[in-house]
Amino acid sequence: MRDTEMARALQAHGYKLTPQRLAVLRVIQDGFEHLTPEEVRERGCRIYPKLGLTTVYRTLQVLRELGFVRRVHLEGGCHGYVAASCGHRHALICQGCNRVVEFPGEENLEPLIEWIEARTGYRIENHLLQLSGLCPGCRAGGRVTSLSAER
Amino acid sequence: MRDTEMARALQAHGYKLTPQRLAVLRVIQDGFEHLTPEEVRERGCRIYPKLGLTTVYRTLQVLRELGFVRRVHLEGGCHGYVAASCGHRHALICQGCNRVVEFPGEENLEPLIEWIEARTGYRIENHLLQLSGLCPGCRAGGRVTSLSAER
DNA sequence: TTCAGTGCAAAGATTTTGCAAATCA
DNA sequence: TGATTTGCAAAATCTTTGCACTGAA
Repeated sequence: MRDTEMARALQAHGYKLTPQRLAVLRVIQDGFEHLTPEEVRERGCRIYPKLGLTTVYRTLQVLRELGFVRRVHLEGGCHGYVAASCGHRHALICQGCNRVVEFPGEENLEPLIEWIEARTGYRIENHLLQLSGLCPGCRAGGRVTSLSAER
Repeated sequence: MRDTEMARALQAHGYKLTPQRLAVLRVIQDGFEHLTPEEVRERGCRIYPKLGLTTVYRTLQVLRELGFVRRVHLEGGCHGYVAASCGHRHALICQGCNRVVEFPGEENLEPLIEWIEARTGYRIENHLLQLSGLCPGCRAGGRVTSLSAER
């Protein structure tokens, strides 16, 4: 989804289009890797220099509610944010460059969930699945293309 | 695994057996649900009243390294700790009573991981899988047996 | 014009660290 | 005895909130 589409959707949901929001939108759209709120602010400041961290948090919250942004759990206890593609659910994270791709989850997880429901008697309503490893580029070159190291 | 076994294992790894550690061990062993460090401290204080939160964090860290304790991601950003059974990997959490049971993951996840590796070119090295829903007891009675609400 | 949005500063929440005193082995 | 362990206080993170000012519509 292009950022203009996301901007239009923001407006459609009654949110105002501010340069701050457009900056965050642009950063999320351009970045292929997960970013902390602080990293979003740093990049966003290249577009709108006075962008504040509070606004970044609030904008990411809105984008997450609208389904445009996914949040991933990072080891350090903080969260990484990355653009979310529609219809897909789970994140596959490269440990080398932090690149995130998504894969459809329900179809793959359904048998496992049914198997577990049958054996435990639990009714499963939510799941958190996150895979990590090395993307093709990082497997080949061992290079780290991210501007920031894993936190 | 009984807590005396865990205590013996602690000693075998060169850790001293202090009343604080035994209290944490006991709390983790007795609790069927995930507990925050603060909750572990509260319960541990019934056994050893002067137990400090710092010690709880440090003990949980040790127990986690030894594989006796699993950490689960809670919504609020904090972590819950629960006894880990050997050979099992993933947590199934009841949203009603916080009860955690584990299920073996590799066998179930292997096909999914291979499928994704083949289609993405990623080499998958780690995964985080956490399921949540309602346990049989909470499905039936809608009752909450935990002493603490979800955070 | 008006109300949502912003940013600063401060507070909150969680977790870690420094260090002197206590204590297990 | 001697190295670990503990607990307090303080610091370090990460995130949210209060509030007066700003600016999009």
